[in-house]
Amino acid sequence: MDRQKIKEAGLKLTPQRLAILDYLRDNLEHPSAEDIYKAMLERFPTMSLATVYNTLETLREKGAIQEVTIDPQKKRFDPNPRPHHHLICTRCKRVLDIHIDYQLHVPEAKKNGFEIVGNHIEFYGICPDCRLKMSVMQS
Amino acid sequence: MDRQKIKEAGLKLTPQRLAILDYLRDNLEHPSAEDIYKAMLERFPTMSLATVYNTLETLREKGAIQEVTIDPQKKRFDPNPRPHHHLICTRCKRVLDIHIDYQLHVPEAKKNGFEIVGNHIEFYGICPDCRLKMSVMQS
DNA sequence: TATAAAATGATAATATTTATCAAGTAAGAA
DNA sequence: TTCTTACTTGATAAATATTATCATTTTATA
Repeated sequence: MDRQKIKEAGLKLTPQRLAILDYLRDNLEHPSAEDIYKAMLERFPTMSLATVYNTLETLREKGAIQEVTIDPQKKRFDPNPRPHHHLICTRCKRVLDIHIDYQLHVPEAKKNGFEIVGNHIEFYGICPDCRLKMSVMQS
Repeated sequence: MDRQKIKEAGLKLTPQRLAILDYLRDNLEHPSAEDIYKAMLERFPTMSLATVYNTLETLREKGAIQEVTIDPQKKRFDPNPRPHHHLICTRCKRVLDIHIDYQLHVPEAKKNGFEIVGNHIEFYGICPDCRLKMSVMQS
């Protein structure tokens, strides 16, 4: 399936691209380039960080993955290119997908002349792990 | 009003803080630290970039302004600390505020154990200026 | 004023991302 | 299968953004 994604995007099939897509597939962590690079090094000791960045940018450009602007420190990547929303732990920065179709109507008067083509909702909260840690610290 | 904001935050009143708050007030551009720094230099040639970062971080920490994670390249700052949404031009990265109170209910089953405390909606679109430029280019 | 705590400014250090380019590789042509 | 070319990789330099350090200066208060 990864092979197809790459071919469909009109890109050459390389082991690096396959490895990155394989790592991203079913990955719910929304990893950063650095995260991906580290994971790659384990099974692919020669891969360059530049290749990770190149690959991610190329895949994003072709619509095969999505870049999520959620972490002020760094870009993070989402293997799911379809529009969806995110649930973010404000403490540990964990990001989970939320698939709900909200109908968000913006009155013409508030559009400021924009032609609106999409939206993205960030829900902020504290994840179960952090809730636990916080309650432990208090006691 | 800026003086009060600073005092309320328990901070010392400095010309630098006043100048930054003054610049941010009524600023709808959601400027970056660099933007603010450049603007400061004009009326305040000795101000350091470090001071801009320090001030912004301090003000954010105290809840006087908001950091918006919208631009993958850099942090941007919003003088309005109250929750609201944003309208982003995907072409020129211009950001406008949208004040609409949406009731976004997340079913318990989709919360993944998170305790949700807030949300932020990004609306994507093309601003009037860019629409114009694009139509000119086509013709 | 004098003093202590806090803030500024200069600059170094770090982190993240992009650019450059020689060498290697994939994919289609012959 | 081999050749050829365009694309890709990997190494590294460069650029950009942010944070840290710390001596000096300034603010707020006594």
